[in-house]
Amino acid sequence: MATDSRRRIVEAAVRVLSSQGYAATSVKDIAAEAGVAPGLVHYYFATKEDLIVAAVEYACAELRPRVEGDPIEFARAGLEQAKRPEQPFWRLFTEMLALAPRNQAVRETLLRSIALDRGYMEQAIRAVMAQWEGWGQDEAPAVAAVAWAAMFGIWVQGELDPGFDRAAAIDAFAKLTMGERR
Amino acid sequence: MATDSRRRIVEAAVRVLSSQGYAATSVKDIAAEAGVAPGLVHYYFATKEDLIVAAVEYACAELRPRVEGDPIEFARAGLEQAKRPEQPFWRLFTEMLALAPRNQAVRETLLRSIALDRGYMEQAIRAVMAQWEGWGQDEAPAVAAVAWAAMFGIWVQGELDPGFDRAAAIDAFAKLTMGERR
Amino acid sequence: MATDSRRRIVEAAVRVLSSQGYAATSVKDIAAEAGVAPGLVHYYFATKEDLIVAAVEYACAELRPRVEGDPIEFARAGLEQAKRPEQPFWRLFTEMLALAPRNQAVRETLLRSIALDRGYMEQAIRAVMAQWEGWGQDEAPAVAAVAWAAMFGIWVQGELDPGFDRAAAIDAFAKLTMGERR
Amino acid sequence: MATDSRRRIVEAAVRVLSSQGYAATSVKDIAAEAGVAPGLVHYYFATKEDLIVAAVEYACAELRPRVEGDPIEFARAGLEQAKRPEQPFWRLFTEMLALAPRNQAVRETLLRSIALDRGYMEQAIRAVMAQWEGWGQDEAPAVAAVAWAAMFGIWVQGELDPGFDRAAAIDAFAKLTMGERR
DNA sequence: GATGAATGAGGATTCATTCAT
DNA sequence: GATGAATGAATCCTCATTCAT
Repeated sequence: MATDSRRRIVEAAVRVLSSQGYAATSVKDIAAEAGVAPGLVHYYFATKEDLIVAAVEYACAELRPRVEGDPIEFARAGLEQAKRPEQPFWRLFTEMLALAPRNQAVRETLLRSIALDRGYMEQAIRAVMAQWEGWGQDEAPAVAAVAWAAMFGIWVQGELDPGFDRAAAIDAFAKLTMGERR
Repeated sequence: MATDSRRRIVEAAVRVLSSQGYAATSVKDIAAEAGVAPGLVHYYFATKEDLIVAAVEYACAELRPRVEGDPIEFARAGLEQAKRPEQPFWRLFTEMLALAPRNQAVRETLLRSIALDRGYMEQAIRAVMAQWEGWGQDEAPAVAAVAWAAMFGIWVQGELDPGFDRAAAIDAFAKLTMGERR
Repeated sequence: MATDSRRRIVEAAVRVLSSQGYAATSVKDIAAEAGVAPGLVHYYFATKEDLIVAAVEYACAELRPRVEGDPIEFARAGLEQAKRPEQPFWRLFTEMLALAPRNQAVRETLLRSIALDRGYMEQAIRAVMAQWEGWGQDEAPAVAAVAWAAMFGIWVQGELDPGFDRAAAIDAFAKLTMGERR
Repeated sequence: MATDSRRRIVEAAVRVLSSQGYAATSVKDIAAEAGVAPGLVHYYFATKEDLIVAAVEYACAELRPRVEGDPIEFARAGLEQAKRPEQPFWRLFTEMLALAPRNQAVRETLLRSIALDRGYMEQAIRAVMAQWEGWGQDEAPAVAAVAWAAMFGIWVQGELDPGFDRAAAIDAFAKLTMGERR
């Protein structure tokens, strides 16, 4: 299958990058994981960097938690999901974060993914915010940025420290933002 | 001369790693930046990994913003500082984050640094919390974790997106946590 | 082409190791002698040690003087051959002898080669021994070991000393063992 | 002590070379074994090769089994001694054998040592030979060369094969040469 | 005499990339 | 499309040697 091999390579890249990290991943590793010859990787991708970019794009399109429906309901579901340890998307995101400063395509892809997430969050925040005193809708984007920041930062702490209590941190964040306020 | 070279190598490593990233940094690069022969790096550090660990430890000891005095005052100062774009410590922290899953020493060093920061934050939070209804002091660690998460997550967004408004996000976070509440 | 390169590398290794010795032989030297790029050596052999082992095995299989036919006739032919100075197999054998204590594969390969040689010699010795008084067939292995020892030891002396008279030593050994005895 | 250090270095070189082999021995290793700084080695010996030569000379002068007295008695004692597994001199001799083709000083030192040994053996052989029919005293040097060859070759086989029966081989050799003959 | 920091050439090995099949 | 042999530059690391102290 023509494009089948291409996809297998990209998916293999996501898996290998997630588990070994960029610095320790060779094109040969990815080819082996995909079950193809090393040469075929360069048939589809001119350089290793191109492959990495494709992998990040794939991950942002396929692995990122997707949601629909009522914003607040979505927000609550997202918070619950964030308490779970297995987050393949965040795994790769962290690996790619170190690449972003020197690779525009990676940077922009990550950025688009963040923007999308913040957009979802913003909707939920606007709904909650309506009941807050002293807050205007124009502050919603900034609060969404804080929300995204908290989610990522909590994930990082949990990743570094097996003893970290993600659930407590997320609950505290939820209480800070969604709790009553006057 | 003796230990002077060693320190110059470590400091050079911090600089080069911060700007080029781990994957693109060679021992030779670091030696050149330090102004010593490549062989000398391995005189002081058995492996590249050992040097990286030393660099992370150095950065966590020397580069991390240090603070003292009144917790709340410190907190306000920290928030202001976080608005500025140049954060050498966060730079290296992000690079090392991708190494942490596969390097225990790096992971533990980063973790210690986070724990220290959260400790400072917790003091400020306890002070503020006293005036909050419906919150107990036992929730302070979780809120401190959220605060650290927000600071790091905001920095990341600013790093990826030159147009990101760090100040707005930080102000929003401050308002969320330090604003009045009843 | 495929396996052809592999063999050329092994043969080149035998040549270079024989003439330069292990300590002075680099992988690059072997690649140059084989007429291939340095990287290709590691395509076929994971480590330099693996290549050396392959070279020793090749030498033991291809370079060692092979013989067939009447044992006594073979023995006489072998003795004559040992008088000649050019002995590519012994050359490599001596080089590898220094490696054997620290490399099991080398050690076992050399050992197998010695065992084979002693086996041939033993046949000749059994035939001669039949006419000896006071000797039993069960002593044949020990005498074969002595014969192998003498052949190697004589070669070594000739190798160290250009003035050494190998022929005289070999004739003396032949007289000791194959001369009449009563 | 001035020359004390020098000797400690040479003795350390003999030990390290014997156990690690030439290729795996660095000047630093030897300095460490001798308990001196690496720089001091080059105060006494211009190059590593010079040190190796000194080590071989020392070993040939100090480690080689020395003997005196009645030739035949000496020969018997030598044969008995050769049955024992621990032969520090042969150990180093084998290591140096691989160096000899490319190092004249090593070659000549080894050669002198062999010549000395053969000289001892020759005396014993002449004594025994007097009772042999069909042998002339002028054949004594060749027989001594065979004797040396057998001793070394037997040692080599025992070194390569833990299961090798050195005693049986040496007894067989003794019977071949010192047994009755008419 | 003695130290050990410093040098830099050279070693084994890895790996992105190319290309004939 | 697909293979995998082949390339060669670059990497980490070792080590004999030098030299200021």
